[in-house]
Amino acid sequence: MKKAVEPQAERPERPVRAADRIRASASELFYREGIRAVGVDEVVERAGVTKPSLYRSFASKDDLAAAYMRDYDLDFWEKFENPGGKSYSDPREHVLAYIRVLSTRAVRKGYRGCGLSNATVEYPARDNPARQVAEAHKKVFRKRLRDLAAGMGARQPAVLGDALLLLIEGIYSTGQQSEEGPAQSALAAAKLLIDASVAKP
Amino acid sequence: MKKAVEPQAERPERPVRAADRIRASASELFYREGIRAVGVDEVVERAGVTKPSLYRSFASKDDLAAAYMRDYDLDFWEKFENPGGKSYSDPREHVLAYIRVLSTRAVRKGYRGCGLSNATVEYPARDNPARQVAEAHKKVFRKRLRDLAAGMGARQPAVLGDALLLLIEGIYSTGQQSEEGPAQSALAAAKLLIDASVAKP
DNA sequence: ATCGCAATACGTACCGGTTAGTAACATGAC
DNA sequence: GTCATGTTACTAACCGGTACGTATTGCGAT
Repeated sequence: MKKAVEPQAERPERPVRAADRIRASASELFYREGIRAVGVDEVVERAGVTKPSLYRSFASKDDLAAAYMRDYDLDFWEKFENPGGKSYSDPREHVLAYIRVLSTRAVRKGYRGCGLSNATVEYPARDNPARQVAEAHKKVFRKRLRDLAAGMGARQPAVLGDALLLLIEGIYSTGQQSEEGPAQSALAAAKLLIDASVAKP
Repeated sequence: MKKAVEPQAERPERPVRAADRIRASASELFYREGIRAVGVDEVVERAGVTKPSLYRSFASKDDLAAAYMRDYDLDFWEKFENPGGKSYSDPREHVLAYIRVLSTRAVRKGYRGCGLSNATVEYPARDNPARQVAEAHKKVFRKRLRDLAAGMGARQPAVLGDALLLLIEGIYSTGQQSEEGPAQSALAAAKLLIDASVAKP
């Protein structure tokens, strides 16, 4: 049968590489339960593949964790640059929109914060592959916030950028400590912070 | 030789209970490397005792972790209520002093953030004994900050308290992600936040 | 004082399960 | 045939936890 009988729409009838299924399953499990808490057996079981398939695509569990970090990083930037699916030209509105969306998520039940920040907690050793990806990400994120702060016309863009970063990391952290946490005040705090940093008649 | 040859001072030749040595060694190791990363063998080895001694005083590793959380909680409140060894009557100066001391520590090399926050990252399950101690602590901490914010005369004490909490948790988090991180701007951010939140006639 | 004895406090040696990782081979699609 | 994958089986290390034996101490009875 060369002419496949696809009912509708050209569906490539998913080969869906084992490596991709593993990445997906690892991302879900590592994020929800933590990297150390999840064994490779659990990852492959949920992916519906077998262990050798994992080790054909990834040198080690650490290597898989690093891949998870890279996937998370990609995902993050999409969420950050287009908060709520919209794009923003005004830096103030941009940051506030991200914080609005984020803090809404953060007060919901099973919220688990930022996967990258969590990984640095799980792996204090600087030479850990996953941590290295996370550290690199945070460096870029910090710069991005400083640039946005500069775009807002802040007197001290570095201070405002850092302040916003601290606030955001605070949301990540407290969001997973309890529901109904301080994240609900984050948006108001951010506005206060920004307004106090820009104006000055 | 009945009259022991004590060189000087009546030393009770302290027994130093095994349980105490275990608590101390667990606190150090759990904080520095994370709870999951440290095995009970490592804990007892560093304490100079043996495993059964651990399990005579603690029902399980989880139980030991909970004890570590309680010890950490005690330590925390001493540091928070007397930042830099001094006591404060003015709530604004009090909070700012804590943030000053904290952010100084947070930009140093091996900083590992808040042991309680870290534990909630390592143990997402609500029924984990260590996490429960951490959650209870954070609830109290949040209330304390709201009370201090009220003492500062904030228009919305809940918002200012939460904002300060987010900032502080942000320091914990970013402090362990990199040296020279955003924590260095925390003090300035806190001042901005407080000043923007108190009376404005 | 000293004997007897039990409570206290600790160590030796071990167990069973889990973990990351691998080797060797089979199978099905193109 | 070759490529990606599954199957099975294995390992070596590690991990939390325990059964059991032992030294030291405190103390009442003699």
